[in-house]
Amino acid sequence: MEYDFSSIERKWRTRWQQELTFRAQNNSKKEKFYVLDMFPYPSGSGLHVGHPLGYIASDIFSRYKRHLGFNVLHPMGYDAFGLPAEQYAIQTGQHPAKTTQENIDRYREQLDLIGFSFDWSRQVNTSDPEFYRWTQWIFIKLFHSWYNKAIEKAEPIETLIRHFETEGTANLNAVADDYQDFTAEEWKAFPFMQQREILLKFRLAYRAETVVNWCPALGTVLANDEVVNGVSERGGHPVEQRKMKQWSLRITAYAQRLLDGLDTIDWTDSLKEIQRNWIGRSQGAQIRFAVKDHDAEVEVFTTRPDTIFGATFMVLAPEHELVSEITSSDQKKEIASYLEYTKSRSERERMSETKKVTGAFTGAYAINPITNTEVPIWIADYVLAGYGTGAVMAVPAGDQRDWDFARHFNLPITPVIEGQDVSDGADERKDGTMINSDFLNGMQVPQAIQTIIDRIEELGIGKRKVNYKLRDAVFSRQRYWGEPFPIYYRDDIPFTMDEDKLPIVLPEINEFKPTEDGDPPLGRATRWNWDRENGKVIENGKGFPIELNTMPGWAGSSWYYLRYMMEGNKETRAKEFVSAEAVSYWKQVDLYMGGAEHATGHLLYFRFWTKFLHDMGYLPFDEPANKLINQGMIQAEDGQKMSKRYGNVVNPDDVVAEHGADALRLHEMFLGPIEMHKPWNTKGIEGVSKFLRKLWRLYHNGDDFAVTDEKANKDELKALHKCIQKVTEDLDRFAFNTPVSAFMVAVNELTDLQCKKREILEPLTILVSCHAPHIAEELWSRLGNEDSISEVAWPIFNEDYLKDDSITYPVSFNGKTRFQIELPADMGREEVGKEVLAHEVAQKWLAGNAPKKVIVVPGRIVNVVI
RNA sequence: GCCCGGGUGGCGGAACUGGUAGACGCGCUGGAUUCAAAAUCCAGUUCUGGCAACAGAGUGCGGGUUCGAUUCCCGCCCCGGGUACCA
Repeated sequence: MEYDFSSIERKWRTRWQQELTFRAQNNSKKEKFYVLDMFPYPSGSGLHVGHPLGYIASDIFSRYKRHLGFNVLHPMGYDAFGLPAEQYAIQTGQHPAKTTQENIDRYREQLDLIGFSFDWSRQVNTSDPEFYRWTQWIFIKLFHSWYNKAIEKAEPIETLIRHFETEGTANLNAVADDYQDFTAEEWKAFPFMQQREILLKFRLAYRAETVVNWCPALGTVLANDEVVNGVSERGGHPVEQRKMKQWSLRITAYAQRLLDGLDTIDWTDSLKEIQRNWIGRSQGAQIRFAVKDHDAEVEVFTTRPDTIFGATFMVLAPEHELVSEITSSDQKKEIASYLEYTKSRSERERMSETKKVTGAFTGAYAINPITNTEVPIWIADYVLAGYGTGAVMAVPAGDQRDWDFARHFNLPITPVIEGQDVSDGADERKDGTMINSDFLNGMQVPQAIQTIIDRIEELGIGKRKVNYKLRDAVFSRQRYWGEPFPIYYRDDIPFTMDEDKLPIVLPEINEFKPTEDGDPPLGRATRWNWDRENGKVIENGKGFPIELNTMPGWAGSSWYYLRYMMEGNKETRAKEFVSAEAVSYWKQVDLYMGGAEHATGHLLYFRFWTKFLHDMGYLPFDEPANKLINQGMIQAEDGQKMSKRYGNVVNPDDVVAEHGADALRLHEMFLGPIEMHKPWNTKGIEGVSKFLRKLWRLYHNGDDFAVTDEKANKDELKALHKCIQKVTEDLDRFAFNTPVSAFMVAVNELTDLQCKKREILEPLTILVSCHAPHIAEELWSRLGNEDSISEVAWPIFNEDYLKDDSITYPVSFNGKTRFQIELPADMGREEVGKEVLAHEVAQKWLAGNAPKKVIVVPGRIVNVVI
């Protein structure tokens, strides 16, 4: 009988499903191992061959770990809320829930065909009320928390209220919006609503007027990571900066911990680097400059306070609050027209025209607090309102942008470091000896920085300061297909709904567009079922108004990995988002597989929520995933991105139908290293198909299964153990491509040896079973085993089988002649440096020409030099 | 611009911490089997010269360290990714 992959695969697919072969147990004595894939967004186009790449690798690893005796959690689910389903709904009127469910069913069919060992009993769906009630619950926790910088930890808001009640804002070290100081007495005297308003400045989930990315085409705001090059990531629509009242999460509170945590986890350097850059820590000083003839101060942030003697002018962002206050009457007109100009420039224009030097003089002067000299204050849009203090001390000698500005407006340029050449550009050197800098003269830059900061702090005109590029994450979307906020308003002050009223179920509406009044789609809902238990209904508009925004796509994915840990029936699962027992058993994800495109989005929020839940005492760890592998993209054969739009999509179903799932799995792994981008090619799949047929034939003679119980000989054992060693070592270092080569070598050698011995073929089957599980299960059962191969112990490697009696080593003599010297087999790595032995051996062969120096290097070669 | 990766046959790619470069697969060439084809099997396949044995060169380019470098160091070129007035 020939190898009939389609019936074999169908048989085992069904068997695994019926017997729940891959169900993980929470109460297990075994050591745990958690392998997670980034769950897919179920799009209408289904899976193409690129999607399963990571799933195949993680599945291989899960199966490998099961063989090693681990209790493996390997779940899958759907990131089901999101824009495309809603855009589709707007066009067709089809409810997103309906299309989403259809897509999920299609995904499941496709995934099942590839033979993954997922524990489907734990499936999550972020758009399922049973799931998002907990997303809402976590939001409530964020709302009722603040960040205590003194202990670097989030705390319940009650501790902040207690602080206010006892000492007001004195001795408070919190991450918060700007606030006015007050005493305990004042706090107690504030009306209730005012207290609530103040607390909002501290909450980790807060609503505030902020500059946000507004996308008119999508009709919603977007987070920074959802905007790429000034256009929306989804759809590529233009985005503008707008001041709007929006929900945000105070991720900036965690900036330092998100940075530090990177050193504790095993992610790729490039991904860590992306996150580091995104967080963008910079260390320097904040310095206040008095404004001449005004009761005002301009505060600047600089990483180079040592260059303060070269600060020949100041620049404020056009949006800076002092601009109108300090502008002199004769400059009013010029400033007004410049403000007009900057407003007219779109974000895109501003970003693409960074070379263009523009600005205007306010007519005001600042007093340099160190030199007491007067410097003019300008405004320009190269200074950003959102970073630092929105103002800079311009040092044209050491900063190219300042230099360009100085040249353009004819402002003085003073070098402050010896040898600084400013004739045709700034000299941005970070070391050297200070000049033109009074008491700093003669110092080296690092020393000057310390000295000047000390002086600034002494004088009380500023302080050491660390800034981050990271911004708080805008959390509301003017959209329908997302989690509703568990929020209602009293006098425009947000209040959370009771936890036991969750979930706040997404109400039915019949059109998915914004309302005529410009409210988000949820404004169309006339009835909100927000009290499930008692079936109470409050009407929108009556009672208290409810938040009409929904949460962004990344809300559910920020914690979904915890939900997989929950076991049990509906009632158990309805009790808590994840049980303490489950979390203390499964802990972090041990291997997380997914695309690097989530570096500044999901992977940051995912870490942020984990740290928050850790602070709240729900999790015994504060990083979600220990090891992360970014699988590369599979492109079309021309190297283009595989997409429905380009019509170059290869459907895995077709590949499975033609070559089988095992061949698809082997081929995807064999294309190259998992992290690399690589084009799909159909040619190579013949190679792995051929391998599978050879493997099958190894166990058969014609139609008959023909495995014997004969004792294996040396050569056969060697072929097997070479394979065990290679595959085990490779899998241990997360290499999924090279084991395929090892299988091929082994099968070729065993075919040459005509080996049909159980002693060899049983372990070989286990080795192959991670990559090609269907054929392995079939051969395993033909070998007379009743249970699934999936948890059979991994073969043990024995080095003895690889040893030869003697090995022949080449020797290069005098760099010219080559000699073959036969060395004893036990002369391996441990012989390093033992020149005498090698000398003797060499001498024996080089009779008479005794070498001066012989060096034996691990395992292999003897070089002889005369 | 800055920060990370990476450059190996006709192609995808091996080579663990410096130790016989090109494993394995694809493709190609020749052969066996076949009436023929498919499938299968065998041999060859880095380049140059040679019928061959063999010799020389060879891991983007130029230097260096080393008995020995794809691997380590310095300079340059090219490709991919991230980021972009972040003071």
